[in-house]
Amino acid sequence: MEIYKGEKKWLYLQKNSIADLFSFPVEEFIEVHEYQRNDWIIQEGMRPDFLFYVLEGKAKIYITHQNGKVSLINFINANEYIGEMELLHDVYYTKGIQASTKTICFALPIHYYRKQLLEDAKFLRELTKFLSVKASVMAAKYTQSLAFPLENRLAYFILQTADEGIYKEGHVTVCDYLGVSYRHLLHVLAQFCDKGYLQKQGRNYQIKQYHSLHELAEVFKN
Amino acid sequence: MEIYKGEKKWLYLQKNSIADLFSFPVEEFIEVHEYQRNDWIIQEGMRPDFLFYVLEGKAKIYITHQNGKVSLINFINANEYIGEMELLHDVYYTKGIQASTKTICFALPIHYYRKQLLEDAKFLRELTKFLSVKASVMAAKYTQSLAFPLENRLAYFILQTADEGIYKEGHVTVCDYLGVSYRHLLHVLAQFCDKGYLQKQGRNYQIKQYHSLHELAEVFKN
DNA sequence: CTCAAAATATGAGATATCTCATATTATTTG
DNA sequence: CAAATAATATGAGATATCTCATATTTTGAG
Repeated sequence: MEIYKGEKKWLYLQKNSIADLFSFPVEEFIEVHEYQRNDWIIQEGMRPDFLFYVLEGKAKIYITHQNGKVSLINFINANEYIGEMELLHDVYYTKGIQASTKTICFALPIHYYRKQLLEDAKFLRELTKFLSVKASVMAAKYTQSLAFPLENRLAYFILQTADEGIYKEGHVTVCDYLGVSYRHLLHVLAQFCDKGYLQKQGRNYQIKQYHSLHELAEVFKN
Repeated sequence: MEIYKGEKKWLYLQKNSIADLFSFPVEEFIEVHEYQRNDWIIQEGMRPDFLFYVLEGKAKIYITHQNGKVSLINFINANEYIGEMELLHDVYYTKGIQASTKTICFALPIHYYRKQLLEDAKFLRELTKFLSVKASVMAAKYTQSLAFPLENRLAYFILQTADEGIYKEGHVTVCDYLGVSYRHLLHVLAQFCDKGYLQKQGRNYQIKQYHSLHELAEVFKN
């Protein structure tokens, strides 16, 4: 992890107008952090000292269950918050956050700014919108995971993440994300190939029948 | 649905200090609504005109999927908001909300108060806390539903809802809530009886071995 | 009070998903 | 660069869960 200083820091403070996020000055103690792929931004179970706001990059929220299973709860992208739960609640089980690409974020020391943040309507309004989307997305994922088999959820995921017709996500991550075993994921991928929806290319898969995948994914329309 | 007027309305406005919820006067247009068990407070797909704040009672959030399956997303209890998604977002697929006991709530016409609400730090702070808990609960339910079989989730649910050692929830509601088929729910309940954890009493079940249920539910500790 | 609708109940067979075992191939790190 | 670690891959058998069929009982509306 690198903390930007001087020139480099001011560059980010200017480029991303913090005036849209907070209505009080935060320049004094705000930091700009850079994390590399696979760095842990927050370790599971360890309360963070900062409220983060992601400027660039992509990260993953993980939780480990008592049976050892690991769930990838969701991805975090630019313009999203990290550590807001700890800002709002004194008692909270902290999830692990891992950068999945190089990730740059604002880091506000909670210690200094907590009180002001909780009285700032501009900040609260943004956070409220962020949280409402988060709650709504989680609710959708929850009910969909119970209502539809992997076939449908995987088709949707493939369409979402494929790049120029090529699906190339790592299986392990996808298992954690879709909440199924490695074995089963490979099984359904193999079915998709058998049916001609996909064609394997090394360790990637090329989409051959968009319409079939769309048909499977369609059940999530809302 | 009944809208309280005069005396009855003022009673509720006094008893539940709205001054804790909003920092501007809402007396003029706020209403107090009473819904009976099974009344729909909001119909699925129909944008509501009000932001609700539940004072008494209990309600259920439902969504219907394209395959006809119905999910009971969660319960709503006193001191929670309903319709906040529609307040925050112009475009949103509205879930159905059904009272499961007599339910009394404040109803603020969004049309009149939207702008003020979104600038009121007190209101936003409360809503933020509510939404953060909601997001967090949904995330937990999501990952738990994928990581553990019904056995564990049902044990937890029974312990949560049993009243003086007697579990008496309707099966249909529980299926929608836990996201399993009616058949499977009955199957696992029968297993619990076979193992001596529960004993059937008419259509209720008496808890016979708390420790066994606790053991199953323990995996959700956090 | 009556009838229709909803909820409860149970069986049998199908399918989705998991566990475990084992090999091979990448990737990371000292 | 080598060894350790993580990711990919596949088979076989177990289990969790679903679908459908059907019967009985309870509940709600008129």
